[in-house]
Amino acid sequence: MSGMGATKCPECSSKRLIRDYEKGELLCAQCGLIIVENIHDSGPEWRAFDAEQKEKRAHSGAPIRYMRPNKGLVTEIDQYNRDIRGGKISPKKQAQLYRMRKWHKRVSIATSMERNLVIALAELDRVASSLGLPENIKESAALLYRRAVKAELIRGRLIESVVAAVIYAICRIQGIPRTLDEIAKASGIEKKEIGRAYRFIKTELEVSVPLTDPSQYVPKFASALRLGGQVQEEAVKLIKKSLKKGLISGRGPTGVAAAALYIASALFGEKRTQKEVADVAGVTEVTIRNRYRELKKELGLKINL
DNA sequence: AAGACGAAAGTGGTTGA
DNA sequence: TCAACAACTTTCGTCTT
Repeated sequence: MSGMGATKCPECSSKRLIRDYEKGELLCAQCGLIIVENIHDSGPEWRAFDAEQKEKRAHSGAPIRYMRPNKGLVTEIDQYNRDIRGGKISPKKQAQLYRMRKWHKRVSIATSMERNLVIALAELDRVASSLGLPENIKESAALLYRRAVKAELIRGRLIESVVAAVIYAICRIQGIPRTLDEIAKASGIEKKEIGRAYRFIKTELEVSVPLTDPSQYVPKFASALRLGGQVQEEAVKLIKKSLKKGLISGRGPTGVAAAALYIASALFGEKRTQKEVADVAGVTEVTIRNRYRELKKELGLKINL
């Protein structure tokens, strides 16, 4: 992924690239992808500028000159009803100008939405594939993303973080959970950022996401540890039981799944160490021990490791 | 020597005034 | 906006196998 000196679009491979010196951008004439050129530091980072994105967090240091708010409209048809020399314009002309402005605005909003979608859907596809997610997940995620765009929730946010957030939400809804860590790794966006976008979308679009059942992680972890079906079943049973006892709430689902697997593996003589389990589950041994202790006490397990 | 255990202090996010 | 809080991590000393 290179920004500088690109000769073709990384997305659609078109060689028709347009340079916009004023903004310091290089963009693809084919799909509208913007390959950021010449922007301060931090290597492989794409970013879409469109007319909407006025306020952007200062990434580092001094304010950036590249983004001039609303360039197209303001510079071409300004708000003062004067001609070039500063003379007044007739009311008739004024009305015409007003309509022009109105349409200009509508059109540029429409196109910026399209561009946004093109970029976002490509990104969605990339991330979803690298996470090995099925087609229907992509579809649902794309749908949710469209809703987010329509509701104008993308403002001031990286497209990529919204895409990641949408994927995260859909995975949970569909019961194919991916941890924030996994998605962060696949998308190259920080966990924190994704979480923020996720929460925002969730409340703004009133999407209800069920809390993750730890047993959904069991098959994944188990296969990473090469544990058999018996062990998995036992682990799921343990989780079900502790769910009933209400001692899962507030606990991280991965930690619970890990502890259940740890116990189950020992039960069936296929013992894995705490460290092994901890590594595949993405938690620490301490967490496993804590969950393990809770399960053991509350379920009255008498088995020693 | 490796694994398990648990105490204590630190971290980042949520919540409620 | 700030402080309290819970879950989890890091680190470390000790015990067990």
